[in-house]
Amino acid sequence: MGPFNVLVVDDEKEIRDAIEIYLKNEGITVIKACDGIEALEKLGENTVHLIILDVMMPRLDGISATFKIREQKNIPIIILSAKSEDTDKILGLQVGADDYVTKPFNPLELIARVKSQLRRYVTLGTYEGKNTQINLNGLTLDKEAKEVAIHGEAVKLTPIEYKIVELLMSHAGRVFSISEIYERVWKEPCYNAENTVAVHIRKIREKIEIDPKNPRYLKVVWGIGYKMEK
Amino acid sequence: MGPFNVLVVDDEKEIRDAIEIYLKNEGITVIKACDGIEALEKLGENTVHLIILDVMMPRLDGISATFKIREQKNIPIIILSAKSEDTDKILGLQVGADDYVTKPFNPLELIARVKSQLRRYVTLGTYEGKNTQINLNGLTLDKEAKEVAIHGEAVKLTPIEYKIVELLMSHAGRVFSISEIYERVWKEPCYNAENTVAVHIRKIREKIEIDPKNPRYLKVVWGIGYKMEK
DNA sequence: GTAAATTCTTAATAGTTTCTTAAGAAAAGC
DNA sequence: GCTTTTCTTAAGAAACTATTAAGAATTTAC
Repeated sequence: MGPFNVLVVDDEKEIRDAIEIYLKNEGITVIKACDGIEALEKLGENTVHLIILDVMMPRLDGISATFKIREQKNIPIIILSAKSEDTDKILGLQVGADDYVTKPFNPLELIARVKSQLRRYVTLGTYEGKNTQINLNGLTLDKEAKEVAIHGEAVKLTPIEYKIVELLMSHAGRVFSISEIYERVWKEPCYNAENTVAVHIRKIREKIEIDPKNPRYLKVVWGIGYKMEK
Repeated sequence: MGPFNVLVVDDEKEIRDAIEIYLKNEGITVIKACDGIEALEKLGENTVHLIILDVMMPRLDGISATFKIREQKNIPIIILSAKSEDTDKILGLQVGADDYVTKPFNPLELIARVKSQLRRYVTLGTYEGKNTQINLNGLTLDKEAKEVAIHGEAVKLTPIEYKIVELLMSHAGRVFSISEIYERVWKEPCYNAENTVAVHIRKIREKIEIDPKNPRYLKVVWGIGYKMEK
């Protein structure tokens, strides 16, 4: 497995250090943070491939942090918690964590889970942040700069418009139903919001298409949804 | 989340059935197997998106089965085990499992973990191991793009037409009765709707066959139903 | 606090699909 | 060869889906 950076977030120094020792032993680079706020900062500064996150922390707890991280990135998150009640596990996983380990934990088990998540990550070949740019027949997207351009000319998109375009361009060719687009962009269930999406599609077409009535990029798949042409 | 098929492998009928009830409640289709050998068979026959695998089973145990599955496919595997010792967990994860739940388990926690794995699976947009494309003598189907093409030339199908073609092409060679086609596409009992299906078959032939009167792909099996030629 | 920009709602229109009906053709059984 | 059953085909009505515009409500920026 390649060189990986793991962000370890826990308010207890002993735990951070213990985990670091085991991870280093596996050739994994460790970045450390004391709470959720610091974790988000470190995330912005570094390339991180996996996060180990304690639930009980001052300032910003693990569950809330998971939620915030998921809004931006899709890297594996393993939640650490002293509580072993089922409800916590479910909450953690529902909020978007990929795995859950209860304290006290066997370090070897934690390492095994980390490696399992990283293996999956590598196999699927999607190092988040790596393919940060996409180009589809002259329509380009830069995920870091959050910029879209058509034949080099920047297109000014609103935040929602950008998110829709990023979703569709990141999975070019795949069809997304209107409710799926809504759920993935707004992050809430789609209830009677179909037309809302339609209006945004219209606006996007107006900006990225030469002839919005005969779209070349953002196509409709009748009765199913929309897709970005490969 | 889209329609998923989960393979549940356990030698105890009560456990298989219990898991089935909860998964069905989430709209997930369940395929069941009693041991590792049967699991491998079912895997060959069906499109499976996730496997729940018991460790202690006759013939072929869960750990060995995981190893064999990983040689072929990269779909998520959740291991179920009565033993909760750390060594087993580590062994399971190292061998390639994605998660591990110990018996007795809270069904809701298991479901949450299943959904978590499936979400990840979908988010990454790479149904690894899932045959997202099919090619039958020049007739091709792309499940992600919801596109059908004949010798590379795209065919414009309506949603229902597409679903029928996907059903038949996904099980090429197998004959489907008209009522089975109706039930699997419309997802409701077939009551006096036989002719409806026939009309759609006609339309499909018009679009995918060179000579609709002498169909090469979509053949009738007299008195039984229709099939897609292998 | 105001102005600007963004987002959402409503509703009318245009366009497509789906279903129903019904009649003709092909296959199977006797 | 005749009858019955099953399959094919056509055409129009009904139902549904997508597009579009305009304005109201909300959020954001200064």
